[in-house]
Amino acid sequence: MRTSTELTKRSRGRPRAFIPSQVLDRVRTVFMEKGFAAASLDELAAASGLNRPSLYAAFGDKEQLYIATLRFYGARSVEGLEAILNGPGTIEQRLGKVYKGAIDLYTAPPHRPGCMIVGTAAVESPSHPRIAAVANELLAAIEKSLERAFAASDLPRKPSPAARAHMAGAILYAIAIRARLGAKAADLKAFAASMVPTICHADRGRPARS
Amino acid sequence: MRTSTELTKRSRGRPRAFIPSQVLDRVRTVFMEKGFAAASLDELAAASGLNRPSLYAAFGDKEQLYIATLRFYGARSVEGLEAILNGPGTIEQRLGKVYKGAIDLYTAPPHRPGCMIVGTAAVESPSHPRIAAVANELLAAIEKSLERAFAASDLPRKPSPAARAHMAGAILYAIAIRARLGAKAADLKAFAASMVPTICHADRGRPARS
DNA sequence: TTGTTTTTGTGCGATACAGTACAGAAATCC
DNA sequence: GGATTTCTGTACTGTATCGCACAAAAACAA
Repeated sequence: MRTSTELTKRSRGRPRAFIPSQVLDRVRTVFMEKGFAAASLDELAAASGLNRPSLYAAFGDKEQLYIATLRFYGARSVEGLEAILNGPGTIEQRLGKVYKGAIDLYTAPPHRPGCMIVGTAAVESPSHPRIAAVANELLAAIEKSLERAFAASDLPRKPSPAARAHMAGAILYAIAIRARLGAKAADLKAFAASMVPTICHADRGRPARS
Repeated sequence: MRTSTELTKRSRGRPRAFIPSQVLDRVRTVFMEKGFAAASLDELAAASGLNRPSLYAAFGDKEQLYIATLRFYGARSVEGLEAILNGPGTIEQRLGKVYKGAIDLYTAPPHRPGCMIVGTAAVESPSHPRIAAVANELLAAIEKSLERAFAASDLPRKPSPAARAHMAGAILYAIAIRARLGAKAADLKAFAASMVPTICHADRGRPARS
């Protein structure tokens, strides 16, 4: 269960026949399609290529496996988010890129999975407080990233960076829900594009430079 | 399975010992706490007060029972929404009431269930297209109600009523998600209150009368 | 009262599922 | 090379779950 980060020196016994991050990535597709409760360990094992006892030995029970997957997914998402937000362009352009990228992921065939946090973790929240805690951490990290980007921009301080981040996050979550329910990518992109100036207002007219 | 709407004349055999709408209401609490997949028929039967064969006879299998419950929930929600939107007050005040009412429901103890559509139906969407279809119908009905209210208001036509409705809906869904993940009612209300003027902008200053 | 219809509730069967034991395999350490 | 450690994969156990069969009960019809 120790998080074997790539550079473990080769630790005593028989080596693993799998790469943990790859397993989490494959398992993620099952969790995102079916959700936590409906995903069976047989499906998870089949998708990951290894069998149940190896899964248990490596990650623990289903909840722990789900949490590891969620953390992995969340870390990659925050990474991608920050890569865009720290990149070039006005704040409007970067926020637009964030939404475009998210929508492409959320509406990816074949399952249009939406966001793992909003689409599958939220439902377990009342029954699985540990899942809820991780989901909250991740949403907080997402909004922190957004907040930092707004704070570093030259937008007026009137709606605070935190308030803008809340709003931008809310729009992101709503998009994730609608994607999972089957909304067309083009519609979501049009909606997102219409929301970017509102979030960054520069109220009525053309956006200000950032 | 015929939707015995209150005024069935007394139809031949042994009468039912339950009121279908009451059963749906009790079953709803279980579905909203656990979600569709994790709710077992034993729990559903126990909560409803009747036993499994009676549930099957009355509503069909678990998916059909869930869909009946979702429709019932959705109809009541849209009803409540329209009652507020058709009531007195400016459009800002009415929208504020909508959010306040929704947040009270979403954060109700003991489970902080959020919205049944966003919080439990969405996750089943890839695996259960019939559930997804109903969920989409209901979200469309909600946004239609909002759109009508915006169209009937004296807000500028510049962001179209449909665009405002999409935005208002998105905020509502985001609130539902955050409620299910444990956000405090007060925080959600503050967020909602901050969003109302944005949705209705009358942009910067005081709201216009409606 | 006798027959008919519908609901109730106990109980059953078959399956699926989560989690584990155990023997064999593949590597390192000495 | 032998001992040790760790992983793999088959097989297993107990439980939970869904969905239904069937007899008893409660109403109406004649």
